[in-house]
Amino acid sequence: MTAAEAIDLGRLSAEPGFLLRLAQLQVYEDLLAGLQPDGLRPGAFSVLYLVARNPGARQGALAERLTIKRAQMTKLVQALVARNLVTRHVPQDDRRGVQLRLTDAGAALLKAHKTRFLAGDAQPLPNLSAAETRTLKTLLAKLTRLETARPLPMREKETAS
Amino acid sequence: MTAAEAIDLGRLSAEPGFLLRLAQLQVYEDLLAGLQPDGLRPGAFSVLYLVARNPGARQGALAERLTIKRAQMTKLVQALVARNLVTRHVPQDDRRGVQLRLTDAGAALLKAHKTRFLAGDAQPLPNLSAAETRTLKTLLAKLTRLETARPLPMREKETAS
DNA sequence: GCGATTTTGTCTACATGGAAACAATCTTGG
DNA sequence: CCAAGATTGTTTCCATGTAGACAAAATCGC
Repeated sequence: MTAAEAIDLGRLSAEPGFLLRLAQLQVYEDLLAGLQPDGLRPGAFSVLYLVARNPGARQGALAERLTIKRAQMTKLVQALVARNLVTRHVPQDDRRGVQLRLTDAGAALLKAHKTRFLAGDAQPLPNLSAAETRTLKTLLAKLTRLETARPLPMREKETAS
Repeated sequence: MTAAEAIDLGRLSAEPGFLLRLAQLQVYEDLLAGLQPDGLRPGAFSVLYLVARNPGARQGALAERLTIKRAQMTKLVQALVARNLVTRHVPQDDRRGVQLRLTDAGAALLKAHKTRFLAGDAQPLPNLSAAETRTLKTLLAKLTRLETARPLPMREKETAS
């Protein structure tokens, strides 16, 4: 192990892209450590979760919100339909789109895996204090222009960008 | 676009994994925006950079330090050798390992692309102030237990972990 | 020394994700 | 109406990354 630690990273250790990659790998490592053979992966979980909160939403809109490509969403949805976790419905007023809804099995599986994928809001990250974790999340949200789930964040028309 | 923004993210917007994924995509988006057809991708660049700073290091050690799998490192090195950017050398005292060195072409290409991949240390991230960027990077380094390139960080034997 | 284990790099599948072309549907301009 | 363009989802192909078996070489235990 010492051979690797002797490698000089140089300015790479201060690169945001490199730091973010390391951080993401570490966070996901803990998450993916104990995956059941029924295997609900993060992507599939997030789709189930959003479908539950937004029943009837079109899959393209979900894809855009999750920042995944529509092609990838197609694959995810096909897998979820094959496992009878969601149903597809083509609305009459626009037969291009596809609306998604949870099946009972999908709702049950979502509930069963919620605690695994949604760490408590106050759960501190490894090596960080609770305050540092909060600061980090706030900065990441600001960087990505994501509306943080604040305790009443003014429902005004944010003329973003 | 408004269709996607109407999607309620729920607690997903406070998930470290989701935030880190969004942040990484955003940072890499800027980076990958204008890639030459000669195409030096981030992975290949980081290998070149580390080989330059650590001439003669074994490729497995580089892989471990970059947190990529040895199999992946094999592919990267093969591509770099095929482009005549690095040379492989099997040391006499341990003929399992492979030492890497830059060719002149590799050194030239590295120099040409350095500014693209290594943003200035003080370069603030989008939507963040310089101070916020510094805080974010410090927290990410602490989270990943990465030794930050500080202005003289005590060369003691850190009994890490 | 010599067999068993470990280390190092490679190879072969396989999974994941992106790019671009495509078909179906809707919208727009005349 | 209807042809041209835009939107939505799908498909195909390719790049990237992982998992596990494997071969060569070193090390360890006796």
